[in-house]
Amino acid sequence: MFQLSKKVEYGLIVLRHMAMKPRGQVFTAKELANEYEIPYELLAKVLQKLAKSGIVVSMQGVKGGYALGQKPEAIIVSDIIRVIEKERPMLAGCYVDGPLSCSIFDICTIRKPLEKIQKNINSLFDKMTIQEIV
Amino acid sequence: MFQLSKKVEYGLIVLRHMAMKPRGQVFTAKELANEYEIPYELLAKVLQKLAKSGIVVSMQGVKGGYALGQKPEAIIVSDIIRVIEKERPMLAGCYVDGPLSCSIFDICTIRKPLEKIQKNINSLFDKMTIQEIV
DNA sequence: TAATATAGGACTACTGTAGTCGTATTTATG
DNA sequence: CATAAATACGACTACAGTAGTCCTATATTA
Repeated sequence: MFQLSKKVEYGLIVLRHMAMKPRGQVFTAKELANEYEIPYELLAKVLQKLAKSGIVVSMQGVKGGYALGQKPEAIIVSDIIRVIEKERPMLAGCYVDGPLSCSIFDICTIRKPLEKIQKNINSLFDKMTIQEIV
Repeated sequence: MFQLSKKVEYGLIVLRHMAMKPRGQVFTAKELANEYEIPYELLAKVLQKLAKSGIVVSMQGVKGGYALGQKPEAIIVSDIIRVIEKERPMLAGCYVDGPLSCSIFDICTIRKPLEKIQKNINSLFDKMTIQEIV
């Protein structure tokens, strides 16, 4: 429980890889998947999501691939997670899906107190950039 | 993803409940389950785990039930989680189950950087006690 | 036109979680 | 001492989310 998904891990790994090479260099999903022994199709989808959000830029066709879309120090870990998972890492389901998602929302006594921890966690992911995992 | 389990939520809710009442007061799993609309059998198991670890004390038989085993300010949230889930909240599976649990452990480049965030999260849960969610 | 790359939807398999059920044991009390 | 009410606990089921696969379409270079 309480773990980042494999998709997020794969995303972080390849973004870091790109960040370590000269700016603008292009990588194919295939070579990245080989390098890190990541299932190709899965990584491809991750890269497509990162591309849609501009974290990487994609080029189709022969000689295509992906390159970083921003400077490593501008790529925030919490953005990466949100792009890949469509949500921040949340301690409780009700933080994500609201009152209707929890049968005891009204009488829950721990939602507010846990928000303190939630905020702190948010700030950890907000502060870390790809630059810092190079 | 990245959420505390319902069991942990239920555990926190009832421990807080107990902490708000006079020291030594005894509560049955049934009344706690009713009060917070928690499935009785599930809550019972949570309480049994908390009892085994001494966070609560249990008394069998008629007029039995559970009472807090320690002062609210001595009951640490991270201990509650560990007792109920048998592990801390971990960002990555390999932090829990070691190298053999991850096919790319050796070539993973993000394990160490993420440990910084992991440590910060640990400390958040280590610092919060039941006293603070009353 | 062929080869190579991204784009993306549909599908399967697996795992973990939430919740249920059944039964044994303990203990207060009439 | 019998009964009722409580904890103790293992086995089981149902469901949801994740990881991973497959297939086809589209773009681009040579």
